[in-house]
Parts: sequence; structure tokens; C-alpha cells
Amino acid sequence: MPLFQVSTRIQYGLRALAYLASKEGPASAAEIAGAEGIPGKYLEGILGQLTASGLLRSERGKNGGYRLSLPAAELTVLSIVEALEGEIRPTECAAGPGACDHDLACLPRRFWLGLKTAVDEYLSSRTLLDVIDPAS
Amino acid sequence: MPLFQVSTRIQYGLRALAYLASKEGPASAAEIAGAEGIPGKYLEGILGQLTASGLLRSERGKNGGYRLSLPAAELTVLSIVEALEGEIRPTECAAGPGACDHDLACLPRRFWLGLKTAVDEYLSSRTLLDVIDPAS
DNA sequence: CAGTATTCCTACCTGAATACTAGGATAATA
DNA sequence: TATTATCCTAGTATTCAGGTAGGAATACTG
Repeated sequence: MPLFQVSTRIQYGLRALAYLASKEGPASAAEIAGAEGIPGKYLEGILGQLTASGLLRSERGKNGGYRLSLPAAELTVLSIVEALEGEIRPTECAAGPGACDHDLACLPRRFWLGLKTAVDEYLSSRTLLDVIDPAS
Repeated sequence: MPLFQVSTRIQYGLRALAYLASKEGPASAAEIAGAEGIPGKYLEGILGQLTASGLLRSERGKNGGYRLSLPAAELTVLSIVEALEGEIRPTECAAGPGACDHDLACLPRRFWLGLKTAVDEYLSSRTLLDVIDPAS
């Protein structure tokens, strides 16, 4: 129903990253889940995805866990969102010319592309640090 | 999966309004559906919703149909979106203080509220005319 | 008044996605 | 070798988008 909606996946991911940013050394999925009240097995999958995208580095075995691969100030929210949900794309047509067979008939395309640009600008100009810093 | 997604409901509604804007007099749901290639019965529901929200005026019976209740230049896209999907709200918390029981624990709230503001500004500063005018 | 064209109302259906849960295999450390 | 992790695969419950179907209410027209 909503035009845009932040899934629990993104909310959980962001909170987990925020937890890691405010901590020295690695943290396990179970530790983060406990601290943040997030279902553990579900969080595992999210963290795995963030690792595969290169935002986190993981170590297995005892004393292992996850840690940020970049300082929080260099991690844009856009990169987090795209890691968890792929490229933002309001409509099929908004993917670019030739992506749909209407092309000319699809006048609103320009409009939705503009919206995507506005959202991308917001998300790429804020970092993880901005999200967790109450002063911002 | 997407952070924001324009539903067919909004796309169809917009195209129907665009059709009405470029036409003298009323048009029936069937006419618009035929011209725009939209499922007729589905469109009926959408137009009914736009009517209930006051964006359209309808007349039943022969020679009836729908017409805009405002000039296209005075119809913001935000009003269209809200008529079809209700208020934009990225997360529960973003509805305002007190809307969730975390409040202080919900640091990212401010961030998502900012995103909502950015989107609202974009949508409320454009009208139906802007959407259908290739020059804009 | 009969017929026709239209909106309006209610109910249902289906496929896909979100938000999980379950159980273990694999790897690293102590 | 016991423990603590990540990693992998599969299944499930619920919700929602995107329709379909059928007819009732209403208004014009001959």
C-alpha cells in the first residue's frame, strides 16, 4: 500500500550496523540480536548479505563475528539500502530508456525518475554516522 | 523488495487523470480503460477512490463519466498519491512521537522522517500538468 | 415506460513477497 | 576435541498487490 516503505530488513540492518559502529572489535549475530531485540536467525541472513556486499567483514569460529569494513562516516545509507534490496527503481520504465516497450507513451517516466534522483541524493549524502548521531 | 515502488494503482490513476486533463467533458471508465490499456473493472475502483477523495467528480447514467474537479495545474501529485494510498509513512515510528514505544531507542526515526520530508516536497511541488507536459 | 449506459458496491481469487523459523554443515579457535 | 561462530538450504505464515465477477443503483433517451 505505501509508496515507499522501509522494510524490517533495512531497519534491522541499520540497527545492527549502528551497534557495530558503537563498539570496539567484532560482535556475533547472537550478541547483536540480543542487544537490539531482533530475531537471531533472521539477523544472520541480513548480516550475511551485508558481508557479501562488502560492507561487513566476518570471521568464523570462536571469538569471531562481524565488523564494519569502513568507518561509519564513510558508509552511505544508499550503499546499505542497495546492499539489502538492490537498486532503487520506482517503476520498470524508470530503469532507463529501452527498459519498457512504451517509451514515448510513458510520459510519467521522467517524473518518477526525478523522484528517484531526489531519494538517491538524500540517501547518498548521509552516512551511518549521521543516522546514529543525535546532533545531526 | 524495493524501498519505494510506484504501484500500478498510482500509475494507472495518474494516466487516467492525464487522459481526463487532455479532454473536454467527461469520460467513462470504459473509455479511459480502452484508450490507456488498463483493466476496466480495476480502473473503476481506482476512479471511485479518486472521486471519494474529491479529486474527481462523477455523473452516473447515460453520457455520464468522470471529470477533474480542479484544473490540472492545481492538482499536486502528492494529493493524488495520498488519495490512492493514504499518507506516506516510511516506518511506524515516522508517524510522529509516541507512535511507537521505543521513542528514544529509535534513533533512525529522525533519519526516515527526513526522507519522508524530501519525498513530500518533491511530490507537492509538482502538479498533474508537470507530469504530462514534456517541456517540464 | 422500456432500454441502455453509466457509476457504485461487495465479494472473491491468485501469485508473490515479507518476515520469519528450523536444522544442520562448515570453519576457526582454545 | 569441544566450543563458538558463520554459512547454507529449506519450509511456513501472513499480508498485499493486482486483478476478476456479478450485479444493484442511477440517469438519460426514445
